Amino acid sequence: MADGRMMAPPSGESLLFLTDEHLRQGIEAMFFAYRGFTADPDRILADMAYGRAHHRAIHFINRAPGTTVNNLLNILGVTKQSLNRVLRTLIADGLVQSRVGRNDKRERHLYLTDEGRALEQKLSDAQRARMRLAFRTAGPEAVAGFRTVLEAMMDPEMRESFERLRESGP
Amino acid sequence: MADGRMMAPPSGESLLFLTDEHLRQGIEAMFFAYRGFTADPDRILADMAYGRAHHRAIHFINRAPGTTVNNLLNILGVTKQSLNRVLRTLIADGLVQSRVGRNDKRERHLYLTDEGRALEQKLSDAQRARMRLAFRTAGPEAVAGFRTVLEAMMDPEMRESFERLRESGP
DNA sequence: CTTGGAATGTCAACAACGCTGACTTAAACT
DNA sequence: AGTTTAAGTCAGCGTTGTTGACATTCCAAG
Repeated sequence: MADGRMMAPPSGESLLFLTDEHLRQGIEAMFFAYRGFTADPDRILADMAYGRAHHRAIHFINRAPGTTVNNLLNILGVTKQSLNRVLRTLIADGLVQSRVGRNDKRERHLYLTDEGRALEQKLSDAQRARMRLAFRTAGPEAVAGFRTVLEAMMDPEMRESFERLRESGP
Repeated sequence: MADGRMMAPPSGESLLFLTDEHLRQGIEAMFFAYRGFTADPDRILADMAYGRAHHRAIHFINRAPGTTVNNLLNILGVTKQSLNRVLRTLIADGLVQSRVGRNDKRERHLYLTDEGRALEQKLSDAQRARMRLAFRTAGPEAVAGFRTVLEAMMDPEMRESFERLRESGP
């Protein structure tokens, strides 16, 4: 089988973590772990009329209150039509509030309502619980490595978004 | 904001990697990294009539040739109707071969054809290239931590599937 | 040998959530 | 005044997930 073929000999220090076999295991680990990552919020959302896209919108509006639609578009990496469909239902259901910009009245600034914040809490509590258990099980050094590899895996623009959110954070 | 609140005081050794803020960063890192993880195969598949579901089926059939439909169902975690739609097109297009089981003739054993293997190569080459760069950038210790955290994040059944694939591997 | 259940496949209908393309409105910039 | 930008909308389409109902095939237990 193609995956079993040998790599070039490791030069100097061990590069065994770069064999096709290790890479394949990394790929499959990503696949299975992401399923777990989304499982808990998905279960909560299944009962409501919402899906993963609503979760993502709510998460990032909570993360950066007052963000514009355009900004959210860039973070989420979807088309405005796709995002708009989600935002429309969230605004209609009273979870998100859209305010016209003060300086630039073309812009809409997005905020969670109390109800929206409540759902965000519920969803992220569930997701954090799993992440917390995984982090606790794995230990600090593993967590640092986890973060390092994930950052290296991002597209450059996504890495910028990620770091912009980090900086504006705590 | 709720995410900024304090945790219980770290007891003894540092548990700072378990603050809500760290957990949130882990969650966002997962989100952005998974986008990168799927970006390259998605680009290749967009030109064809296939999507991510086809990629997953092809990947795991290549990984475990002769696997039954039921086994694949458990690994992928979708309904048989959903998988069947994907398999039907792959079989019709000559990428996958379905053989009736010898012992149990109800079962269908799945294999990639030469053409199927060619596509699998193309897709996993692209995905491995990104993983390889990320692994090389991050270094061996980070990769070990990455794997540890991802495994801890999986649902138990998924972890079993993951490890079963590991064992049958090299 | 018949029957119950398991594995598989298929049809229909539906929902979530991506996409493109075309178009409007309003505001801002030049 | 004319162009560009931000946002919203409508229509339509594709992939991928879901349920529910039903047929077929075949193993295995009574």
